[in-house]
Amino acid sequence: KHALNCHRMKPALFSVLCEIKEKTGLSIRGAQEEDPPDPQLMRLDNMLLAEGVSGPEKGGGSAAAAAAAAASGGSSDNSIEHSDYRAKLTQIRQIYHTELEKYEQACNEFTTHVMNLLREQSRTRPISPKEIERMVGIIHRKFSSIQMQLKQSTCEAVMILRSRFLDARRKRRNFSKQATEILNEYFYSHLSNPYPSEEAKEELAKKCSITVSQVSNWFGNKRIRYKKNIGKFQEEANLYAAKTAVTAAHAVAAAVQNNQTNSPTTPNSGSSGSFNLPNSGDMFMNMQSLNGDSYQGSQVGANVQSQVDTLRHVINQTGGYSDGLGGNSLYSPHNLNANGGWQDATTPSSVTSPTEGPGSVHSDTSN
DNA sequence: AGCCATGATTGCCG
DNA sequence: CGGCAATCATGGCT
Repeated sequence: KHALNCHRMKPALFSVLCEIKEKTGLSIRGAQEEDPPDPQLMRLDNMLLAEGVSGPEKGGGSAAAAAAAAASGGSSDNSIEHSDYRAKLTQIRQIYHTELEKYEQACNEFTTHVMNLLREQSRTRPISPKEIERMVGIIHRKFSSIQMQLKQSTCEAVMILRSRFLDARRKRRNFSKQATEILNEYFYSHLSNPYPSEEAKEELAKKCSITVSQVSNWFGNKRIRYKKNIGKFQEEANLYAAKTAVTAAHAVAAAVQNNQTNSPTTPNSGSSGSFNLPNSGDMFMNMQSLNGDSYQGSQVGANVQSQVDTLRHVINQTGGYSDGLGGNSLYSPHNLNANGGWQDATTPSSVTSPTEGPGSVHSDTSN
């Protein structure tokens, strides 16, 4: 009877949902419950607010959002994905707002319509104000439940959007060869203590053009996987040790030349440049102690220790065998006790060699 | 298609 | 909160 098409199903939003559904394969038209209690509505409201759907409109439209994203970032595909996400989000938000407005308007219209109707009828039959109030209450409840459906659908849409665009697992890209090179270089040259500080992480992130948390992830994965299967990484370890050995050797040469005066002016080119060689004198001290088969636990360690690691590799490689690739088990994972982690190099615990024993070449460089 | 490498997430712990 | 261990999900190779 009423000329209001309030039951028409928000076509635009529905199309968006369908599009997302097609792409994700997720079912979105799940729950259509009625009369959910108030707390649920509050939850939805909070969610929409948190997602920026029902908050103050920041961007004019999808085009504006995309333009803003392009202008702000401009670098890497990440921002492109992000802008895509934001465009979709603003699209959802616009639909949500227009629909919400439409519902409110419809609700008001319908209410006045009913009121007029009742008033007209009140001329022919007596109508108590209580009855009118009751009718208005019913109407408002009905419309609020519809609003709630809208909010719910929007919530689902946003959630699906998030899971699609922001779940990075779905869009995993391997790091560039260069980036893994840098990371591996750091890892294997700090093998005794592969826990980069926050600054080091930032530095690495900058060099690799990835985020700090990605660096953290990488080191977390690398540590656990290295520890899990050391044999698999030996070749890689030797490789990167040899690579960084050049810089280490240069450093040693510099240290030898001016063994007292500092300012080594690290002659390495580019990568691995910033975090090493605080002072060359301590390195020699540690080398001596290394030959004496006992580490000294001072905190001079971490950085200098890495150089020692590198030198060990070099020594093993140059002195041990001729064939570069064929040999294995030349590298003994020092500072890595059998069941635990890296243990901070302070404890002079005996070196364990888990992979088929005898690899532990306690190389002495007393030449 | 199957397999492994790899980046990211989750849950737990100190 | 950061690290570890397990796990997920994709990339890339065969």
